[in-house]
Amino acid sequence: MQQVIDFISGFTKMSEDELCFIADNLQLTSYKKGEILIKQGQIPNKMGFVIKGIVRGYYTEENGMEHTLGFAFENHPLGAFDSFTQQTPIGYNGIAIENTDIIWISQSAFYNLLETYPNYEKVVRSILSQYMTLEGEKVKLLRIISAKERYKALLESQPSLVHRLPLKHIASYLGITLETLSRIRAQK
Amino acid sequence: MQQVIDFISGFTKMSEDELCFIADNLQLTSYKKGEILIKQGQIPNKMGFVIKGIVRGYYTEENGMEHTLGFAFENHPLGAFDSFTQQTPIGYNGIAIENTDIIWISQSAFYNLLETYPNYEKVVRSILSQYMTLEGEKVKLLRIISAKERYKALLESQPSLVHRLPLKHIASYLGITLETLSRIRAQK
DNA sequence: CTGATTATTTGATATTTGTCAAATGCTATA
DNA sequence: TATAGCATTTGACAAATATCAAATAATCAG
Repeated sequence: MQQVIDFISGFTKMSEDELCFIADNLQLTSYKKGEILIKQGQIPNKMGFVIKGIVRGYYTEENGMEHTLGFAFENHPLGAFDSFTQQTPIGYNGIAIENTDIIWISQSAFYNLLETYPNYEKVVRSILSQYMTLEGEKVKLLRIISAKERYKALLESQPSLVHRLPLKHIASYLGITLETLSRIRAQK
Repeated sequence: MQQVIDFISGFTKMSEDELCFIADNLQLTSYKKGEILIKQGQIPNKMGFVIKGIVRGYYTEENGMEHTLGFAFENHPLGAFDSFTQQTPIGYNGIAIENTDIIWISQSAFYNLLETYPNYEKVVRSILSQYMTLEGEKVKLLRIISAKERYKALLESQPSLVHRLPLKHIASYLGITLETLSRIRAQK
């Protein structure tokens, strides 16, 4: 729980009241490696925060081809904010690729929080804003044409990701085959 | 101006007061085809809404390779919300690819609006939420491996985009050369 | 510790897409 | 309407990457 408090404290000073609210309204769930957190098409009723482990987001094309859209690591928020707020089906699956602990906030608690402590509007805006920056960087990374440069850019910008994940997930994230990725790594 | 009002009205019922605020605090700027609206590295001090025309977002790799990140069409919001709120340099250029009219809201007016009419917090959240959905679809589109399928998906999801833009911009957006795109179109 | 499973590497070849070059078509304007 | 400047198409070839197959290497459960 401390990790959530630290995370939020990065955006706003938290009062006693707010700490109590957090303690009362968030709940921890543990997932085993390989467990599915949410399936494409479901409507999310909570937003999360990764305490421990890694969650991988991916979807499957009609032809069966699987694409990794991203990862959520420790101390990062988790969830499809758009589907959550619009109550629309989520466009990808979430799976724990290690044993993973998540702290969740339910929809009602989320809106409750915003009503009770209006300055959390700013917190939410800040989190979304940071999320958009990361998404923008991701898109720019994926635009790099050559697989080798793309890998090098990822290695530079997110070494932890490269070091912690099996090749197949990195390759899927980069949009290349794992054989190609293996050859790229062998090169230099 | 009516277009902005219609747009906002899609999210919240607008009072007389709010209409006045809008009228007083937004300003229209016209750009000629080819004119730069913002350059990579600048810090944006306003958010916009496209009244007429199209704006293209693009950036240039060190090696000179240019990548189109997206387009803003009529009746769509425009601007890097993350850079705007965090006051960080924007990661791409914005250029008018037709004669274009934009309605801008300044930073001060934006925060003023949120303070004066707190229910605009929800409007902003909704706009961001929709934006995230579109970004998500964009990323999924770009993950499609084969250029042909990628083009077909774009044609299906955004025919207007395909029909209104020159090949070079569509190709750049899809991450392929215009020759390849030309051949794909010739195929079927 | 050992076998089973999974991850990674390597090889041969096929496909896709890019690159360079040139021809053709289209459009706005003087 | 003629022309300059773009936009698009087409061709020949090169380069990057995928695919299929198999060999090693690493890891994990019992």
